[in-house]
Amino acid sequence: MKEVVKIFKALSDSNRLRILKMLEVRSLCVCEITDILQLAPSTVSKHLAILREAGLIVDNKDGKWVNYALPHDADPEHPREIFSLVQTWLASDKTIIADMKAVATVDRNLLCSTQMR
Amino acid sequence: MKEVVKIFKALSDSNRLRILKMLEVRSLCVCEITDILQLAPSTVSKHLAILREAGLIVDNKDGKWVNYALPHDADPEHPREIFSLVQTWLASDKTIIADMKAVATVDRNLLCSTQMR
DNA sequence: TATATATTTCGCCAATTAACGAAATGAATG
DNA sequence: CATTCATTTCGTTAATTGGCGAAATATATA
Repeated sequence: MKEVVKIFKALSDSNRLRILKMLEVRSLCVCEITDILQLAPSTVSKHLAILREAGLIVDNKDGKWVNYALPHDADPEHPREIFSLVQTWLASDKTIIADMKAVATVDRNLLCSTQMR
Repeated sequence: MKEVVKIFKALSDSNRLRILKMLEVRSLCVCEITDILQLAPSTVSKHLAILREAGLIVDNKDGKWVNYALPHDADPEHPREIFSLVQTWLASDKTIIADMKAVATVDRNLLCSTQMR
């Protein structure tokens, strides 16, 4: 039961739902998510940890970035079933639609660095 | 999104999950749930209010009792889809199995009254 | 009508949580 | 190897939550 509670707790925050929906579009690094949600990086990192510990997302290191993504089809048991619900339930939400559009245009190379390259 | 968050929040407490599973067996009054969960009546009442406000249960007055039940198939949009998940996810949980067994034997007429009849 | 009973509301307390900024960590680059 | 930059961890604060008991409400029964 504890694991199920953990999953529902992870899902019961609007910022974390927004993150899950953004990851439907593509995997994202912390700074890209931070830019879209307009939260402190430490706050976003904590949200991502909660989602990861619930098994709802996975992380891969890519140089100095950490990419977060939805787990592959084979990986988790429970999360897969919840995703189809979340997908349809939030499909018409205005914030979600705007987020998913933002994901398409956000660029970590322009965002995260304050310096030119 | 607020409604979805409310549903997940309602589901993210083990006592509320236990209540939902007990209601799979049959509808129950507050004092029966109170007896099985071993919580104060006011606490149980609050949990039931949270589940009701999320659309996950319905209540019917029956004399001095209030019967709580899972909504009929036609009623809610989101909850119906979540129920099938919750049903399978918690089917093998020890506490849940014990609860559902307790529901079968609990009797409001013996429970709620301190007086003989 | 008065009393008993089932439930809800209210006020309180302890524990949890979401947010932040500051400091620590880890990986690339000059 | 020092610096830069992305991310995480830590400590703090304000808000929320789960629990209780006491009081209020509503319904049946004496």
